[in-house]
Amino acid sequence: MSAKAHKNKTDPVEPTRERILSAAESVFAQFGYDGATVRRISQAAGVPVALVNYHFGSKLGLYRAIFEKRTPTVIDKRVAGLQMARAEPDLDRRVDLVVRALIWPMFALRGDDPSADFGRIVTREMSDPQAEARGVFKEMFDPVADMLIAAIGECFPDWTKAEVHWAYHTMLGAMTIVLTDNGRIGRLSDGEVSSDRWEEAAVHVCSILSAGLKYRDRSQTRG
Amino acid sequence: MSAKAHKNKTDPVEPTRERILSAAESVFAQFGYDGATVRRISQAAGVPVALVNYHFGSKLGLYRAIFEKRTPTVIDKRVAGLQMARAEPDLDRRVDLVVRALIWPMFALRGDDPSADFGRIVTREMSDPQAEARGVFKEMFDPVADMLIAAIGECFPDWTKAEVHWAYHTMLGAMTIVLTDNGRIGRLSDGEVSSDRWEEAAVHVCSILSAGLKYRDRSQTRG
DNA sequence: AATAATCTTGAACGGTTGTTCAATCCCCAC
DNA sequence: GTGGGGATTGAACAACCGTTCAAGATTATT
Repeated sequence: MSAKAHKNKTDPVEPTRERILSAAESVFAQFGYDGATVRRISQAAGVPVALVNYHFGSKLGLYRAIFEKRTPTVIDKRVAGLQMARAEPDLDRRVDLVVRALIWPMFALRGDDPSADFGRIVTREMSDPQAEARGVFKEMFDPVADMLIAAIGECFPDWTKAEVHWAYHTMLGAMTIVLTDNGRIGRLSDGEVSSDRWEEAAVHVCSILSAGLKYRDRSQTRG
Repeated sequence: MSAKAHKNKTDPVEPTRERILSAAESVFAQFGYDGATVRRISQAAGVPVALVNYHFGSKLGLYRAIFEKRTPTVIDKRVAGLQMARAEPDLDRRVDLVVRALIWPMFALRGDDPSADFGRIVTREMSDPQAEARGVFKEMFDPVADMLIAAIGECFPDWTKAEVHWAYHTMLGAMTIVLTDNGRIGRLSDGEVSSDRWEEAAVHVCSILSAGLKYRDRSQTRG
């Protein structure tokens, strides 16, 4: 009787599975894995509770499905960014490209609004010890993290392993706080700046990180 | 019959309230606000469930009590660090001191082990939209954040407001990821570096951030 | 020693959690 | 049209949630 009544196989009007998936993305981002309830997700999607378990098996299955949907985009962009960086012979400029390869693919999630939630889910997962038990984050993001760390090492051949790794995590942390922000940045600046304008944020953060790597004082870390 | 039987008012062997408080700190850090259950906390403290609500009124009351116990130490150290920075006439050196004033008081929590958990609770609170509803973080940390942002502005009088604020949040993010880490940093570096050795981490992160602020390329952010 | 105040206890409260199940619906191939 | 298989539904499950309560144990005050 409704619009969805005459759906077909190739392009259903609003496939239920997809509706649940994007509702879950929003609810998980807002309430976290434990705070989010299957009932609230199903309600947001406008479907009965049982459908969630029918389509995704379990709450964890639904959670994993979100990552399986979103991560490839981010990973691919990062790999592409790193290839571009490797092609740059000038080491100074290459640093800028490596920083960009880390930051931009994640910030770009804020571009299309529904997937802005995924950024928050990822940062929540990073700060959750229980994430290890879920296993999702590790298996999806560790490989590309290794690539990024290697790329930093190639930019600074004389750095110690500790210097390279701490540089990566410093960058990662700076990126994280923009993704994770929920209004505090705007509040503290009286609305002057906002994490919603992600391109502006990226320019600021990248400029600081690039200079930080290039001009850091290594006298205490050279080892 | 146990040791706690002959407790007195001045120094009880292990005051129940305090036992609950530190058990809660550990459980909240491990499972987050929603994931932590009052029953698990009481079990970790070795007391019946009802005692939690008797001493703290509610789960939220217990949560707030943790912040009321720990924050003053951090805030006081930061304020002291900022006073020291203001006394430094050389602007380059003053930057280093401001960065230290932000980073060290939080990292120092890792010094005495039980309160290492508090660092994770704080970073969890930062990435949780529901934190606003609890109100704890905002009311306790925003004032000193304003002071830190002002101190950065004084180091770089010609910077725009956006440059100052993004600088602060970049620093904050870098700090956050060390506090929030639960083994990933060690895993990615094959155990070479660890967030447990917080002084080493602080030196690396501070050196990058200091250089980042001093030597950033402002051509795209000058506005 | 007797009374009052505080702390501790185990059991219970109503409500919510993730998940399951049998019954129903809809669409497509025959 | 007539089966049949996937999609959907509402109700039910046991387990657990935060909180409350009346009763008992302990400590403090008179």
